[in-house]
Amino acid sequence: MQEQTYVIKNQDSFELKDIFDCGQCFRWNEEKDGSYTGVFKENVLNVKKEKNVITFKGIINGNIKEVVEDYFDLKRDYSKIKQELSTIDENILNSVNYGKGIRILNQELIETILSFIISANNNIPRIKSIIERISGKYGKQIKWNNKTYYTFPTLENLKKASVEDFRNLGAGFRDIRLFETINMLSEGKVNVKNWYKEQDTKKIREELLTLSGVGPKVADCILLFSDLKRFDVFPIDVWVRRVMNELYIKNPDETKVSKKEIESIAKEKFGNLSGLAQQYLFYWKREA
DNA sequence: ACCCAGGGTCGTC
DNA sequence: GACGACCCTGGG
Repeated sequence: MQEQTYVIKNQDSFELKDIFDCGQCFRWNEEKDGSYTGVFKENVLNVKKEKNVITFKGIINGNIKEVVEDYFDLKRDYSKIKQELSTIDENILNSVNYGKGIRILNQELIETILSFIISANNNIPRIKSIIERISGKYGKQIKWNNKTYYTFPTLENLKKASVEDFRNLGAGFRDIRLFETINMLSEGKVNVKNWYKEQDTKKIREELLTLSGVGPKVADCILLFSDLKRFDVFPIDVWVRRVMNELYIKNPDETKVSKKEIESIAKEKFGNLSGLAQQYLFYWKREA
């Protein structure tokens, strides 16, 4: 395949660091020149921003404009969303100002499911390296600029991996969870295609929870960060618990803050924009 | 050297 | 519903 280029100007809500370092994705890396290169689906893409000009360049399976618009969620009006969130209170206003360049990517569903199973009780550098090794062994090779990249493997190829293979790739105790979920997905124990037609987020969530290694937090991340794109979820992890306690609950013993309490505050304050609010708050608290 | 925490989930009580 | 265990890695 040949290299393609696509340039856009004056795109609102588009800062490379905010998008790629806000914790939603694991396969993007910063280059020496400040641009980022990543692999998604069967694409290798480099994104560079200079002043108000964004240049996308890479090996793309399809039309680069369409691929970029879809993946970066370019048709959504983030300015409007941020404006709406900013009126809620001072805290969310501050977090939105901090992460004003965030966009939530439309990531491939299977990759998102397996990536967030790996994320459980894990840190981001290690999550990235595990995914990289799995892709290197079972993904498809793409060469570009004398470098070799590997796509996230298809279910078909992942079925070749045993529990022990995942352990050897550094997945740790998540090995069996990956193995079982891959089997469940490829045997059609859950019908993934129906999820895109389903209006009720809760129904998809229930099915996600039947997968091995998918609990409430991972399910919400999948709903928010995959191309299912549900904003009416609120993934609660250590950082969100921390920031919600600090801003709203103010319990001296943070570990005693119940999930229900956090959920009800989120729903009441952020409603159907909860997922986005969570992401701004998470990024703000974790970085600052 | 030692301890701790990291985008939690699972099995057991 | 609460509680501990869980693989591994980087940082204090």
